[in-house]
Amino acid sequence: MQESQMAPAKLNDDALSDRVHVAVTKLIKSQKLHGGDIIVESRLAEMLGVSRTPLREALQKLEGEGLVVKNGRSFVVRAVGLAEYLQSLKVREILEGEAAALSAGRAPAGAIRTVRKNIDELLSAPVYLPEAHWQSDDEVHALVSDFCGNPVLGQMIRHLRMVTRLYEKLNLADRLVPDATEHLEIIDALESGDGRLARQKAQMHMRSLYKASI
Amino acid sequence: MQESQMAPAKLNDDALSDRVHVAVTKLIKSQKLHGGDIIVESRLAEMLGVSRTPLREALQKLEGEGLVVKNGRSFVVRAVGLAEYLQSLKVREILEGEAAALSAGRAPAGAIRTVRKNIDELLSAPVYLPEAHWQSDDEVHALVSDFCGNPVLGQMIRHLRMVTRLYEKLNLADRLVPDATEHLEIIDALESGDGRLARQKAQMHMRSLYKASI
DNA sequence: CGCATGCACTTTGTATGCGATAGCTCGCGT
DNA sequence: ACGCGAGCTATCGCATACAAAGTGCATGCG
Repeated sequence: MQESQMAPAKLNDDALSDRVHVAVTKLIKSQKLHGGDIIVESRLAEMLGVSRTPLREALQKLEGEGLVVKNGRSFVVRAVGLAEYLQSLKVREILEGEAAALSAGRAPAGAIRTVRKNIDELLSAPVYLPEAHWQSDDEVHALVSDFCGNPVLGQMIRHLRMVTRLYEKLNLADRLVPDATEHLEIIDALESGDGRLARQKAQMHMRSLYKASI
Repeated sequence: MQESQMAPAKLNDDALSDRVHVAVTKLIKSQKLHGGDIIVESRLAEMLGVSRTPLREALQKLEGEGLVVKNGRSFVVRAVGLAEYLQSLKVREILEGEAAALSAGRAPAGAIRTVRKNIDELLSAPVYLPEAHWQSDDEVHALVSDFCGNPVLGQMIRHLRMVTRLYEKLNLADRLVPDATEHLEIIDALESGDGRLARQKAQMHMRSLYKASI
């Protein structure tokens, strides 16, 4: 019966279309495809080893999610400019502030400890690793959005974070120390259970990102 | 050959797939397809007079937009329950409050007058017209979300409103007078340019909806 | 009489083929 | 030399065809 590797879970599960969807998502987030690139279906389909049909379906879904847009009759990778980036940060300031206030005292201690440890490791790493930076960022903000008790709010935040990640001109390396510092303040506040403080720290973090990009 | 009505602009323009997308969107919003319904592709495709391919593409896009979800291997119309409805209202309270504050004094006087006139007509109509109620609602909230100067914020609000509209158990008729009253208060505040007041009125409106559904 | 097994039908997933069209190149005319 | 049009090619939109998978029913056996 041996299903071969069950390990990567849904690697062959069912859904060629879905696999393509996650693959293209990764291509975009990792900027192998970057904003404004026009997507030629046949080329990308062949590159991924599938026919155009599942690729097209994945692209339609991505269009719904806002990762690609249709320009004329071809898909192009969504380009996020400075204006939209800043607007998203402003909304995140509001939403993540609220979510942080709600999450204060609710996020599990174990999760907080793990996240803090990862920040420490990131800071003491000998070389800068963008991947680790992103992951740590994800963890911190997930702490805020996943435990706020309002899944809809969490969903909004995740979507906005996706948009901000699409902004390519951000110089990530410069943000290592500020991010880590501000992240630590946020999770300290979460741990303390002080909602007001958590909101303030989360908002400060967003404003810091804002100022860093003007 | 007769392409019939060209009037509604892009009725035949290009894009069978897109037409199907808007058609299905309407079917869902008008609850001809209601939450939880499982969609059989061949049936719906035939009903719309197209083959399964453009229908599937439309459905994938709708999945990305969150109007349908995949349950197992078939699409089902997204069902919004009370919990999610209330969560959405909570987020809307935050977001529309902010947007109203930003829009105060910025929304064009002409637009405001039109909206107010439509509310008056709605109130004095001899019979209750759900369609007109929805449209007026759209107009008021568009006033808030379209002129807040932050398109990202506006987009979030539109999406949340879509979610709340998917909640089917709401008894719309009972809301006619409260909605109209609160809407008038909101646009009065917008017109006056008092951001603080506008925020307050928008938030009160959301809390009113919230309480009406507990 | 109940349960298991297999068959047929329904429905989805993917590939492929064909017609249409947009964008491009090249040549012609001014 | 520059603009414009005609033809060509690359690419898209859609339909159809086929394969796989799930489901329910019927039939036969214990």
